[in-house]
Amino acid sequence: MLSKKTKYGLKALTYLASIDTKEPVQISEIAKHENISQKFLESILLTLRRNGFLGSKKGKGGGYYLIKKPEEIQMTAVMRVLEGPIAMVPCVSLNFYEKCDDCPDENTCAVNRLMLQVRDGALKVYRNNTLADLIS
Amino acid sequence: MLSKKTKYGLKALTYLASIDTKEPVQISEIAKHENISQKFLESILLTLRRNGFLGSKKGKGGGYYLIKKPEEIQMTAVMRVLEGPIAMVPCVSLNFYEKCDDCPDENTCAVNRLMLQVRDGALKVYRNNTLADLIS
DNA sequence: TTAAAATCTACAAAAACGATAGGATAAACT
DNA sequence: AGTTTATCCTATCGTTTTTGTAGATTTTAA
Repeated sequence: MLSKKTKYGLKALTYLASIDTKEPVQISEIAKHENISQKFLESILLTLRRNGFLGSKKGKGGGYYLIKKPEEIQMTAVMRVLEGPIAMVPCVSLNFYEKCDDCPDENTCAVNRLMLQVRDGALKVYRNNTLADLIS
Repeated sequence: MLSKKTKYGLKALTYLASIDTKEPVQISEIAKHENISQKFLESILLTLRRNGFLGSKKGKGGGYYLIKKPEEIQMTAVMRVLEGPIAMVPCVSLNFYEKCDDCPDENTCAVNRLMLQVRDGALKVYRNNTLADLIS
């Protein structure tokens, strides 16, 4: 199940992308427009900023804005930051690999084999979509 | 993230499939061979039986056995029983559809659009794999 | 009748999730 | 300078989900 954090983060990003201006947009505006708890959205936008997707400006007239162009923001990167690993098990993860402690051999593991295919399917989709593709 | 329930369930199914005999296999044997907590595995096998994947026999010499042939057990069915919906959001789920309460319009929702593709990718994999494919 | 096995119910610890509270900090405007 | 506006930061908290555990019950074979 997709976490609300990811869902809200994606919605916030697409909202920012759908606005032409590079002017900062306030959290309250995004929260209201997308029906998101403002305080919760705060922390999400913060992690998006810390991970290089958003810039921010404090004080009056402040807010958040996209740093890159929507066409340059890949879903793989967004999903990894918001949702974590794309793979459903760590033993098939590219960026978060971990060996299963209960599994003696990955090469003969049925779960590994199946989840490898699922991961490839998801990767294909995420690599094929940028933020720009989600708003058109 | 794949739940341990699903992971263990898949391992149990593949273990049963890898054994030629139609004789019942004890929970303890499966648990030991796959490094799974026996009590936890009990409840998993129970749900697999209640959903038509396994048969069981009580008493001495009892245990669990596959009801169908491995080639006839599709991963879509297994995943839906163990893990739940294949879709990451209910609004793109085929078998567990639910409308998002916060989203005014699915047709213009970025999350919907993206997760629809992810669901299709996962479905493609699950439909293309039976239990037999996981053990070969 | 005894032992072995699944079945069932209930509960419990731990982790993750979805927020909320309240102050700190910075910028703009008066 | 001071006030307002907005992000930034840390901590906390209630609920749900996950991951089991405990113990009694039922069924079957020998």
